[in-house]
Order: sequence, then structure tokens, then C-alpha cells
Amino acid sequence: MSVTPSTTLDSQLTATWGPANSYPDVSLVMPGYTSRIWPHDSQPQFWSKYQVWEWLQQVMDMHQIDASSIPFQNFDMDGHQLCSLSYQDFIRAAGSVGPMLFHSITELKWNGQYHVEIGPLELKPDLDYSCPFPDVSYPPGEIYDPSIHPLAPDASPIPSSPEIKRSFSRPHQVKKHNPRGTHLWEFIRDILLNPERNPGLIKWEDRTEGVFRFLKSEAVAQLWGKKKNNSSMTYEKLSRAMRYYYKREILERVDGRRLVYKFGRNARGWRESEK
DNA sequence: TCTGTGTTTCCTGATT
DNA sequence: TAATCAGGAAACACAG
Repeated sequence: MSVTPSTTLDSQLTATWGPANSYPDVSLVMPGYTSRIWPHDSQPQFWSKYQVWEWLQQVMDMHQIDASSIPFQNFDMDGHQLCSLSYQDFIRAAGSVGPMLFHSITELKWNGQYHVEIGPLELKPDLDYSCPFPDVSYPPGEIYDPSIHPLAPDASPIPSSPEIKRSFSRPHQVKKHNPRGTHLWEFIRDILLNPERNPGLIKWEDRTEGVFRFLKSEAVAQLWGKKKNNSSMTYEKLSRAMRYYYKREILERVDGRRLVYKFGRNARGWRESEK
């Protein structure tokens, strides 16, 4: 997508992250926003792959779980395929987060099928689906491979076995420290990982090396500020936060190139093999 | 209340 | 000259 210079940020967002893609507002597709309302007439069966990813992103963000905790490539499917997954398929594909995702999609399916307005993504607030492990990242060798463990299309109804019920109701004890929801680097990563929805804000310079460049630095800063409810955010401030990532090796310096950053060894989920 | 984390804000100086 | 980069310092919000 090309964006003309006269195009405002809002209109860019509207055009790329908004109604054209069946969402009423950017806040609905950008993780962390408060108004997480999926359209009632949006049946997950008819979702595209990107809508599936957005749903994943939202559910993870809603529960403040690092989106890199699950291998997105395991959900490289459209809504129809997603809806055909069983409870066990979700566990295989997303590990400990699987039950939460299954619950969410089941609810959405029911909402879509029967138009029961019980609230979008209405997950029980007293349930803690936080990842039970300090950092459930998936090393390349451990990434779930659908070709090895094909996902059976035998959709299960609401879990009924005692074991499954337990996994729905038992709060996990270990919480991941992520007080502010999505981190800045994850926000950047997520823009990069949605090329169809990225309105020319950031682009990959070297996809395999994790090198990327800001095309509209101030627009990205505004978007970040909007997400954090901070209207005074600027690229100056955003870049300061980015530079703090050098020390933590989430980002690596790219010398001599303006607006260019590179994901470091501690950044997860940006590689094509671990999406 | 204290502490740690992850920014946010402001600043100075250097570089492009 | 403006934009950006680099990094120090302090403040802030939040969760545990």
C-alpha cells in the first residue's frame, strides 16, 4: 500500500488497520487498546489468516502474555481451519495458552452462530491464563510442526473431561512480568509482521537478519503514543526507549544508518521460522 | 511501603 | 540547519 504525503495518520490507519478490513477502529487491531470489541457479526469461520493472527494477538495482549510465547506459524490458517481445531489441537499448537485460545474461539463461534450478545472475548476475569513458565518461547527445534503432528479437524465441543475442566478453571501461579502489556519492541515487531496492514510505517531492510527501517518515524511514534494513551509521544522519545534495548540485546546497533534498527538475540517472534 | 521493570521525559553533544 | 543518534539522569506507572 502506498500512502500519499497528504494522507493523515488516522486516515492511513483507517485505510489499513480499520474498517476496510472489517474493523471499526485501529484500536481494535492494535494490541493493548481498551476497546477490544470484535464485531458481533464477525464470525471466526470467515476470518482471513491475518484476522486469525489479530485475534491471537488480541487474546494474548488481553491477558498480558508475551505474544512471542506462542509460535504464530502454528496458526498459519484461516478462520475456517481455526474453527475446526479441537481442544487438544490448541494445546498442541500453543501449549499452556491453548486452553485460553480454545475458550476464546469457542465463545466467538457461539456468538457468531447464535448472535448471543454476551460480550466479545468475554473471558472470565478471575481466570488467569498467564503462561505458567517464566518464558515459554519456542526454540526452533521445538516449534510445533503441523506436518509432523497434523492438526485433526475434529472440532471438540466445550471441554468436558475433568482434566480439561481443571485446565480451564485452575489459575496458573507463575505470572510473567509485563506490567504494561505489549512492549515497544513487540509493538514494532507486530507492525513488521503484518505487511498487509503496515501502512508504510516500517519496513524490513533485511528480513533474515532482522534489520528494519522506520519509514514514517513520527507516525510510528504517534501510533505508539496512541496505544499508550500518550499524545505527546515523539520519535525522539520512542527512539530513546529503543536505545535502551541495546543493553538488553533486544536490539542491536546498526552503525551509520539512520532510522535503522536490528533485532537482537533476546528479541523473539520476528523470525519467519518462529512467527 | 519498597523494589524492580519498562518506559517517558529532558537534556547535552555528536553526527549526518 | 534540521533531523537523528547516543546516552546520562531523573521521574513515572505499575505489579509483585
